[in-house]
Parts: sequence; C-alpha cells; structure tokens
Amino acid sequence: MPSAAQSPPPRRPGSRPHTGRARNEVARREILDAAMELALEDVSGLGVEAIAVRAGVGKQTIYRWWTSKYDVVLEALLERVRLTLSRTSSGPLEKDLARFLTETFAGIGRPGGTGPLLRSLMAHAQLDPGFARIWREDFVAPRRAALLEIIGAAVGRGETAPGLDSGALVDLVLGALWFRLLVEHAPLDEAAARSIAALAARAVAP
Amino acid sequence: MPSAAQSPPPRRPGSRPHTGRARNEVARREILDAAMELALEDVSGLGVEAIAVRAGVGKQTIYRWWTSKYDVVLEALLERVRLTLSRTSSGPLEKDLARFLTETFAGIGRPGGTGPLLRSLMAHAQLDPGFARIWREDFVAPRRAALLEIIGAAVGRGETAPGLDSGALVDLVLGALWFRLLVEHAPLDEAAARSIAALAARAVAP
Amino acid sequence: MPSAAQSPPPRRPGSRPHTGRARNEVARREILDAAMELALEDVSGLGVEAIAVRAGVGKQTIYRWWTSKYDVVLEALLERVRLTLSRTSSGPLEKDLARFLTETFAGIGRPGGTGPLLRSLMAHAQLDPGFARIWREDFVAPRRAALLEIIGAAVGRGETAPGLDSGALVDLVLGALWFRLLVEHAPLDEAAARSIAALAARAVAP
Amino acid sequence: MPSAAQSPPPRRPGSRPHTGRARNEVARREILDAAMELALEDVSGLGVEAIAVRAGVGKQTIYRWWTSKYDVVLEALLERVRLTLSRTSSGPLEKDLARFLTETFAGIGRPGGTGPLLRSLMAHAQLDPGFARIWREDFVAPRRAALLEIIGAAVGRGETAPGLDSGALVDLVLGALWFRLLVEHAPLDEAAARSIAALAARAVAP
DNA sequence: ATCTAAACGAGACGGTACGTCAGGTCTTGGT
DNA sequence: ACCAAGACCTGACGTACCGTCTCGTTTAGAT
Repeated sequence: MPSAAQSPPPRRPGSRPHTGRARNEVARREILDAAMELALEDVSGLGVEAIAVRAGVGKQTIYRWWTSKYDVVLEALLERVRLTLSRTSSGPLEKDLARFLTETFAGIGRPGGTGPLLRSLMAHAQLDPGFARIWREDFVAPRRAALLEIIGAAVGRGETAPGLDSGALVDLVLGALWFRLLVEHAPLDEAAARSIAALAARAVAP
Repeated sequence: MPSAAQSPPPRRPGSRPHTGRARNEVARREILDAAMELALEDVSGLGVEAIAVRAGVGKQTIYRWWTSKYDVVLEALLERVRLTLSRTSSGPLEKDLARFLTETFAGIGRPGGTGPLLRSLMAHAQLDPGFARIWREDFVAPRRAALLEIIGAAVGRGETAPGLDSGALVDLVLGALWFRLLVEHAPLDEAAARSIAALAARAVAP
Repeated sequence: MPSAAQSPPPRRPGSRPHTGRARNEVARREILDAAMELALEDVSGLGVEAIAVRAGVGKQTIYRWWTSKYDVVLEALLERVRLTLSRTSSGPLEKDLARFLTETFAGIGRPGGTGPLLRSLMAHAQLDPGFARIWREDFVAPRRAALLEIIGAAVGRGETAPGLDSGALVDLVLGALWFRLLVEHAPLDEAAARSIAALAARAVAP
Repeated sequence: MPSAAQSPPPRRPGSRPHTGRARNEVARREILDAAMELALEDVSGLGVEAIAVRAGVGKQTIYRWWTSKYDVVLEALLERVRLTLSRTSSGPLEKDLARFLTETFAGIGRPGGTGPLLRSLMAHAQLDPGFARIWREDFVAPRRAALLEIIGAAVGRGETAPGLDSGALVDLVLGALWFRLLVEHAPLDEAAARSIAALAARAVAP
C-alpha cells in the first residue's frame, strides 16, 4: 500500500480552471476530526470504514483526497500541532533542551495525548515507504529543524565545543525521546527530560 | 490481535510429567528457519500461511505454539543473534561504544541484514501490547543491559563523572541508533557510530 | 451453521428506494452457474472457495447474499428446474403418475443429472434446520403440490374411492422415489416408475 | 472420507491366533455408550474428539476399531435396536402394517428417540459411499426384510392380488416413513401410520 | 436558466490474510 | 500389543479490512 502524496491531488496548473462541484470543506473537516478522534480513542480501531462512518461520508470521498488512513491522520496531526513548536531559545542550552523536551513529553503523555497516535504513525512508516517519506519530511524533519535551531543558537552564544556534529546530537536527543516512547521501558516525565537535557548539554560543552 | 506468551506454553512443572506425542523439534526448526528466511527476503511478504507452506507444516502447528507470526520471527531472531552481543569492554568508553555501534550497524545494514526485520518488529510492537512486552523484555532489555555493562565498566575504570544517569545515556545511544533506523534520514555507517560514540563519551566524561 | 433466508435479503419495501452500487446481476449468474457446474461435476468438491474462484468473484460476495454454499446451490437448482414440473393430467391417474415419475427419474438418473445434488441437499437439510426450512418450502413443497394436483384431477374425474387421504398418497409416491434415491438399493428406471404408479393407482381405485 | 468395514478390523482367519494385549471390552462399551449418548443429546455435537473425551479414551482407540464416528454410532444403534423388529404377522395385512409403523414411529418420535440420529446417519450415507454400503446392508436391508416378511405372510394368507411387486410396496411404505422423517412436513403419529397402512393394504388387495 | 463536469453518500465488488475448526494419522511413554 | 494423551497435516470455513467501482443525487461554474 504505497502512499505518495498528501491532501490536494496533483492538478496541472495550466489545464482548466475548474469545472464541476467544488470540494466540500465541511466533509474535509469532518474527516480530519473523525480520524483524530478515533486515533485518540483507540488507534487500533482506526480504519477507513470507521472514519467514513463517523464523518458521515462515503469511503470514496476519503480515497479521493488521501491515499490512506494514515495520510488522513497525519494531516490531522499536523494541523493540530502546527503551532506547538516553541522555538524560543533564550539559553543556556541545557535549559532550552529541558523546556523543549518537557513540552514535547507533556503533549505526548497527557491522557488523551498524541503518544499512541505518534507510535502508530511511526509504525506505519516502517511498512509503507511512501508514507515514510512524507512522515519524515513533514513531521520528523521540522522537529529536527527546531532542535537544530536551539542548538545553533547555543553555538552562536559560544556555549559549545568546536567541531560539534549537531545532527548527531539532535538524533541523540530525539532518539532518546522516541526510544522511550516506542519501547515504554521508562517514563517520559520531567525527570527524564532533565536527565536527557543534562547529558546532551554536557556532551557539547566546551 | 493480542499476543501474550512466547513459544513454550505455560506448563506448571509439578502437574504431570508428560503424555502424548512430544513436540516435533524438527518442525519447530523448520518454522523458525522459514520465518527468518521470509523475513530477510521480504518482510512484507511474511504471513502465517507462507511460513507454514515453506516449512511444510500445518498452520495449526504454528498457532499451537505461537500467537502470531511476529512471535515466530522474534523467536527466530533471538536464536540467531543470541551470541552476537559482544560485551568485551576493554576501554576506553568511547572506543567500546564505537565498537558496539559499528558491529550493530553492520548486522543491520548489511544486505540481507536484519534492518527491515527489526523495523517491522518495532512497528508491530506499537500495535500489539502483548507483543510489545516480550519485545521489550526479550529483545530490547538485553541490548540495554549490554550497553549498561559497557558503561558500568567505564564507571569502574573511573572514566566518568559522578552522578551519571546510566539509563538515560543508554537511551541516548540506542535511541539515536533506532531513530536513524526507523526514520532513515541519515546513514548508519561507521562515521555515524564514531559521532555518536564521541558525543556519548563526552557527555559522561568527568 | 444455521441457514435462514435465501438470496435477496429482506428489505422492507417502504424503507428507502436504494442507495449505493446496485447488485451485480452478472456476478449473481456467474455464482449460480459455477455452483451448479461444480455440483454436477462432483458434489463433494463443492465449496465456497471453489465457487468463488470459478465464478471469478470474491468469497465475500457470496456470503453477502447467501448464508451457505447450499443456499447457493438450491437457488441455482430452483432456477434450473423451475419449469420442469409437468402438471398436465390427462388421466387416467396411473398413466399420469407413471409419466410424472418417469420424467423425474430421467432428470435424476441421467449422467450429469441432478441425483447426487438432490441427495446432497437432502443430506444437508438434516444437519441445518434453517436450510431444512427453505428446502422444504421451496423445493419439496412445490413437488408435493404438483403431485397433489395430479391426484386432485383424478378425484375430479371420479377415478378414486371416497375418503382418500391425498397427502398420504403423495408421501407414498414421493417417499418411494426418495427412498430409492437415498438408499440406492433398487434402480430408478421406467419399470420402477410403472410399478410405483400401478400400486398407487390401485390404492385409490374405487 | 471413505468408510468401508465395520467394527472388527479385517483379520485373516488363518493368520495368528493372537498376540499382545487383548482388546479392552470396557473401552468398547464406553465408546459405544458415549457415542449414543452424544447422538441422542445433540447430533451436531457429535465428533470423534467429543466421543473420545466422554468415553475417557484416546482418539486412536476409536480409529483402531472403526473407520469413522458414523460407524461407531451405527454399531451402537444396531445394538440398541437389535430386538426391536417385531415380525409377528397375525394378519390382516393392514393391521400388521399399522402396528409395524406405529411401533417404528414411537421409537423415532419419542423425546430422546432415535429420529435425529437416523436422519443424521441417512445424511452421512449420502456423503460417504463406504458408509452408505454398510448402512444399506446392516440397517436398511433388515428393515426391508421385516416388511417383506409381513407382506409375504399376507400373500400366504391369500390376502393379496396376484402379480404383486412386493419390493415396490415396501419402498412405498418405508419411503413414506423416511420422507416424513427427513422433510418434517407432516407428523409421524398414529394417524399417519393408519393412513399409510390403509393405502398400502388397498394397493395390494385382490 | 440551462448545461455539464465533478464531488458526494452509499454500498457492492475482487482480493488477501487472518485465526478457527474438525477430521484422521502418527508418536510418546506407560501398562 | 494395547492404551491415553496429544501433536501433527490437511483443507475448508467464515471474518475483517483493504482499495476500487458503480449507482443516483447534488452542486457550482460556464454558457
């Protein structure tokens, strides 16, 4: 089940302006909301059929605009967390990292939080290369970029040793986060955030 | 599809010595081998039916001893990598870590390596809580333990700062590994191993 | 495996005119034809899977409209023999009965005839009360009615003694037919038809 | 699932008198009793596994002596009804027939009677030619013979017309019985017995 | 005001894999 | 050699969900 593009289907710009009935924005909203609701209630109960029924929509209306249920959920997720990325980096690095992680953990771990959803999407990315691409580019990459920005600011403030491999550091931090989320061998609480932030800060200290 | 226990079903030791036909060890081997073969060839083409056919075995014989195809593959994987864990830690820490990561990356990335299989199992653990448990306990935990041992040796050699949160460090290192494996945004090569090892070693240096 | 209703699922007439894709009549035909073919070739090789494959149809499409393979075959049989019932009764009774039996025996005994199929359906009716009902009502009852009509005509012509229990006579005649078909201790040939017709005619003669 | 021989497995008479442990007659009884119990309780719940469990016996012990569960049940049935055949024929024919039918109907229709069992065996005979043979020879044939004897006595008493096809008459009578048992469109009560007997007697009257 | 192409709710369709079930055979260790 | 237990192979079953394909209806923009 390859998945390739997201929401708006490819429409060559120069073709014809438009004809026929316009897309029903209400249906789009209903679908996204239904998908997110179902995902938060019980990820395993998420299916195109279920989304369609809850949204009061035909299955084809979903397949017309998305290539799979995961594309739907990802789009819903992206809308929901669009403004969540706090990029303020007032320094020092350890504090910025701790804040970043604490905020992220909060959004994930809160009851009704996005944790199960994120896990499910990451899981699907392992099975569907097409989805893996948009998952990587639209969800993971921005979060890596946000962390890179925080680290870059620290570099600018001269808080770091020279020759730092920022990319690797980002992977250490985000990796720890995801690893704990996916394996559930340790909690994602504030203590964890502080521990990880402290280690990461020490790793780059001059 | 909940998954709970692994291969040998719970048989209280004191109950009865045994009666009836004994388990066919050949069949067990054939099943595990078939599962591993199929998984390495094409993880997505892995199904109970396919395993049964290739192993020359009835489906029921698989369901009698395992709860899902993932239990089978996990057991096969565990047998295959049982002795892979190199726990030698001659120090210094950075070198030990680099070796650990390099070896691990090699087993994963080699053509015909276990990378796709690991990804698929990690993915399934997100969907099946029962499998998640045995995955965590039988596969992930031993690898965390191996790393903890390496770090513990470094502590013993006095290479580390006091007050180190070893668990968090393990999660940074393994997390980075898994994060790159799952998201595929960066290669798992020797340079990556060295980068990660260097950062980790710095993070704990006194 | 209870079986309850036949082909068209109950749709209350006043509810809704219809929505969604209409039933595919071609598929219906293919299924019935495939079922009948398979049944005539080898009743024991009849299975939902086989029907589906030969009809070029998904199994679900069969289960959507019928409750079991026997419902399918019965419907196919009913279509095939719909007009087989010769109800002409020119008298005298013995001749009419002989003709009725001869024709029936021919349809049953002919190579590629419905004999094995009828036996299989009668057998299944013993195991599935739901199927027994439609079998009785849709297949057996019409044949009893046809015989009753023949006998009724003879009564009208004054060929019979008063106080005749027509139902019992029908059961004697059809019973003899089925008994021989099911037990196979004696042939179903024209001589048999004449013997049975003669005895039945004598039984009701004034 | 062809079924061929009944209880005692083919043992060439001249071979060896006997060696090894003797057949466990208790097990045989337990098996037959368990089979009959299950058959009378709920024919559909009858299976080799179930019989074995209730008899406290291994499945193999059943398959060693019988070829299928139906052979078992048939043997149990034959033991149970061995002496049921009342062959007294004091005349006149109509009365003898009525008595024969009434007694048979009673054994079948009584709650806990053999009706469902007979139906199930007749059904199985349609699916298994091997069983059909022993069913015909060991169960049906004796009952036909009993009726033939009754009719033969009537012939001897000069109650019948010349040129009577006794076989056909038997099939009319037993056929009516079986037809009503298998299709259940009419009761098997005393009135039915009298109706059938009356018609049959008239059919052969001089 | 009409025409027309597209979107829509509904739901039937072909397909794949699943997990279950019963039948009949084979093997173990004990009697 | 028999037995109870129970693992084994086989093959069909009925279910679930997927993604596609009609239906007949609705709606917006072009004419």
